[in-house]
Amino acid sequence: MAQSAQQHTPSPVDLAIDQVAHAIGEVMEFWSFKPSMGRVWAVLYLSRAPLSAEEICCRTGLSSGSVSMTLNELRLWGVVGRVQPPPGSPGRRRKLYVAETDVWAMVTRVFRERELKQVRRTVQALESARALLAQAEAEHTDPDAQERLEFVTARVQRLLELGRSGERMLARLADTGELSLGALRGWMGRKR
Amino acid sequence: MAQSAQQHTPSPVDLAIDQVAHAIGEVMEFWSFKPSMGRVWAVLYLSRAPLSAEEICCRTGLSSGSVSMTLNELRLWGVVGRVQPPPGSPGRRRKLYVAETDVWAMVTRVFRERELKQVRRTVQALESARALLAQAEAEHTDPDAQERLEFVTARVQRLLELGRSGERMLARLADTGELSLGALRGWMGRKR
DNA sequence: CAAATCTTTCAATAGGCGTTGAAATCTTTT
DNA sequence: AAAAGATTTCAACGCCTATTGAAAGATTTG
Repeated sequence: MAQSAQQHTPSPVDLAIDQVAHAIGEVMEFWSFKPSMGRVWAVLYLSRAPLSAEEICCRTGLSSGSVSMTLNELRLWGVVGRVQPPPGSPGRRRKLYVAETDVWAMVTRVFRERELKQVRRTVQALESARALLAQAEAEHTDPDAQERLEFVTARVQRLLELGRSGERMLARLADTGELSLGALRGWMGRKR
Repeated sequence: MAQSAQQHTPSPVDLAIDQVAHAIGEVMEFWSFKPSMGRVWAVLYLSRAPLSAEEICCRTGLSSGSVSMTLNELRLWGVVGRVQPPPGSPGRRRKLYVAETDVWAMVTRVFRERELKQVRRTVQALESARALLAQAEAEHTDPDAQERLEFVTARVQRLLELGRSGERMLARLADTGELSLGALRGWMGRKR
């Protein structure tokens, strides 16, 4: 629970910060990141000066260990940076952190490195399944099984097309910032 | 483990179905749905004829209870439908299910009913925080605290704009199918 | 209306995952 | 180089949620 850096009673400002941190934490959770990542980033983003790990602890209420790991993760995503302690005040010797503010970069990076990977994995799985089916095509069985095989093949093919569409759309989104779901519009409208 | 409806040895087709079902299950999980939803939908989607709950059990390896709940959820999302048993073969008395295939409808619905709600919740939280700050503006304190308050207020304001942007973009995406992340491009480029 | 079949409900379980906290490691200061 | 300070690591914990399985509830058939 964010306390005033100085002392006891949480000032309205600290309360507000806490609220925002929680909200951002939930957003991050919704996007399948850890809530703590959102909290830490928010606290940094709402701080005028860079913060040390310890200060982040206090303000977020997270453990020191958690803050350390979370900061590293955030840095990995390019969402938080380290800064030199100002040479003017050399007193303390802690590492200081600041929030990156380029949302565009953050979003595209997530799309590229996470969503896109996920789609590719899926497409691969579908391709592997299709390969299995193609192989089965050779073995002749009763005509009913044959029909079933054809049906399943056709539908897997459809899923594959969908997956590839998604892949293209995501890639485009990540580097042009434009997205058109048009490809989905008529998709699967027809009989099979 | 999907077994041939007839008997023992899993045919290649069944194997392929199983693979696809798993892949789709993972996709759904990635989108914060239950994996079982993806599995069940996939099995239905890859079946020529409507399936009964029991058949879905066998093919997905899920328990009957799970299948029942999952089917209801899928129906709630409009992704699976019930069909009448064909009057020609009145033999069995089970309910039969089919997969809906309109991906466009599914996707926009999720955007509208889930993502959009999430953004709105966040925006509200941010507004509430801003209200807190505005209220604090009245109480005059030392000039440093005053400056801090201004800084925090400005940044919360930014987050709010971002949230509202997202809200608009999502809404537009959900009903036109077009999305332009342009609003983010220059966002937060400047000093505060 | 009773019997058989199918479906739903729900308390209990299992498994995954984020967080903790203290020990270990690394860094700076004197 | 020793001491103090700061950071990282990691096994253990607790929470949350998806899934189970059996019992209760529907529905259809004889």
